Amino acid sequence: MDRSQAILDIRAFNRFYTNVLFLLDQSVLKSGYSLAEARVMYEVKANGPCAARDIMNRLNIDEGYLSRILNHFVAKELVLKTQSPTDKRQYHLRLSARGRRAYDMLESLANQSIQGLMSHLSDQEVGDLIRHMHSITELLDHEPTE
Amino acid sequence: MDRSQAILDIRAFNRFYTNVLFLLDQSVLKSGYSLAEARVMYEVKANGPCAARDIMNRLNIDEGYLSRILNHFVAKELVLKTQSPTDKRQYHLRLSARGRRAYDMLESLANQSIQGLMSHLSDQEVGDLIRHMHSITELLDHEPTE
DNA sequence: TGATTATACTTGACTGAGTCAAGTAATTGT
DNA sequence: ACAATTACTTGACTCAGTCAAGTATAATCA
Repeated sequence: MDRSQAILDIRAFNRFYTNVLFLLDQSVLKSGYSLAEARVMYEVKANGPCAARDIMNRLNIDEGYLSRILNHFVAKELVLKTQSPTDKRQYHLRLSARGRRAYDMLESLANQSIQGLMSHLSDQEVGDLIRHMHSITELLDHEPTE
Repeated sequence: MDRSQAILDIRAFNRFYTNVLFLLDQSVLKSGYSLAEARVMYEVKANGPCAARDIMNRLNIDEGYLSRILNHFVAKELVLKTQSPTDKRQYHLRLSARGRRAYDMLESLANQSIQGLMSHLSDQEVGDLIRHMHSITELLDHEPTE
């Protein structure tokens, strides 16, 4: 079986899609938050009141780095941090009202850039695009190695 | 037209594919070269004897950063640099034999990691995967904005 | 021609993301 | 109670990448 052409094709797609992702990231970066910060904010938003440890387990991020990002958010009053009564080593993290606004802004920037990506596509084409994406995900998303 | 679900789907795919690219990059990074270095080496290899300026135009890379990467390669004897006789501001860059070996090694690492990606797919599935990738590229790869 | 402007590359100084390891305090297990 | 583990913090650091000034050469044009 000759997969060498497949390798070239996949690498070409990877180069192409790296550029797509890069462009989309640029728009989010304009918000003033780094990608790491945006991811952390998303996790705090999504996982309700949670501990730093929970975020660490989801994201692939250094413990110290995360600690600094969170405390930076606390200083900017985007995240509220209260010591857990049941385990005083941990803190409950959640977005403040201001944090939710910041998150919504990030969310909206991300959505806008995706919309831009689709702007020259018909509804039919958008449907096709998403079906192709689903198919790729299904093909490549196998379990951690059995 | 409701594109809000499409936005969510595309973002989900982006998160997924970011991870795929991250994993593939890891294997190349194990070579000891940074991604920037690998890209520069590729350009020197691909564009025969060329000037730093040519690489700058292809890659999106800082002039000073590129200069350092190239001189680092020269110091490691991976790249040969000779002053252009027709324009003494420029230098002709090309890979040395050692540089070609380093490049082949990088190339082989990249190919291996792609093979790993395909390892659990049938030939049929690999064909499908590539068709989906082509389709996505065609849908999204429009001219710079008319 | 000679003066100005532009180009190719270099270099030093810097920023900021991310890493590492040691330290503190609280918890768990024996 | 004591040892080992866990959650978070902090300081010191590395390294990728940026910025701007500097040098040498080439192109432009009055």
